[in-house]
Amino acid sequence: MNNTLITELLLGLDYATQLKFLLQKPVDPDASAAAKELLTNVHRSFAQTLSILTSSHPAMPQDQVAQNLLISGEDASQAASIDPRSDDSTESRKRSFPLSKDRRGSYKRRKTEQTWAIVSQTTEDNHAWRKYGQKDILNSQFPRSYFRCTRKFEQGCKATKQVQRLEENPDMYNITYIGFHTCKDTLKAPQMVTCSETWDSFLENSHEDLNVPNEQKQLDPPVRSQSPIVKQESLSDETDPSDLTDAMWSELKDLELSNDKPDLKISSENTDAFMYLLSEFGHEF
DNA sequence: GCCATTTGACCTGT
DNA sequence: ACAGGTCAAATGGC
Repeated sequence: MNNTLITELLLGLDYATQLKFLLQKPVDPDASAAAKELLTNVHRSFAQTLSILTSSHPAMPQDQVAQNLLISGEDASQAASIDPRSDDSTESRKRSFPLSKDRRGSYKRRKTEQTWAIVSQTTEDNHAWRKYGQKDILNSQFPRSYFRCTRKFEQGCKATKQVQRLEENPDMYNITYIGFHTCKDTLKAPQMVTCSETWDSFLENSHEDLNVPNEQKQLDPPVRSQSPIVKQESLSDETDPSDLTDAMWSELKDLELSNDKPDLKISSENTDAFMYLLSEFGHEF
């Protein structure tokens, strides 16, 4: 990612952060006007970012560009390939207990949950995840890992995510989120960018010092040194899209990207996911 | 001992 | 039938 892009994203993040704090204050006319302006800036910044993405990747098809920030209400499962891998019946370790005893209960595979995918340098976000599975994917050299929210059983949170390294760039992760968090469990990112930190100082350090996910050790052999992840079970200042005032919300729904790439606009039907992304990944860039 | 991860089995959608 | 998603016993780390 080039510096212009990062700068633009950081700018957008800055606006979003200011907006977040503004919305936490009691309503007053001045704050409302400022929020409006900040919202415009956030919109402009993300539009500019996408514009840069599309212009700097002329060979990249639109849908591929969109995959960097893909929001979808449909099933995100990938199409099956024609080339079937030879079935490996080499089961070196067999279960010690009888197979007939191992009848698992039936379960419903979610199909209608809203999904969206991002490509990120880190798998870390401000939520606690628990890995529940890993699969080798056809024609992919990297396995796909499956995570669920740690609060799934405590609070019935349905959020899950799938993480897979990119074939073309193993340092990057393709992360597919399925369903929104309904729990109140967030983690404080170790290197959260705050308003007090200048973008310049962040830019100088960001490329090597981005927080290393605690899941990384589960995916593939680690390539970087681990930094400690401090789990914080409750964080009171989580930005919940539902916290937005109705006026702001309806205004947000009217927003469309102003560039000339209609395929990339974030439609009102995806605003929920868009705002969710803002709240989830604002600290990441 | 508790909790998270690993991993083969099982289940579902196509 | 197959690929991918989920389950849950085994395992390991603290």
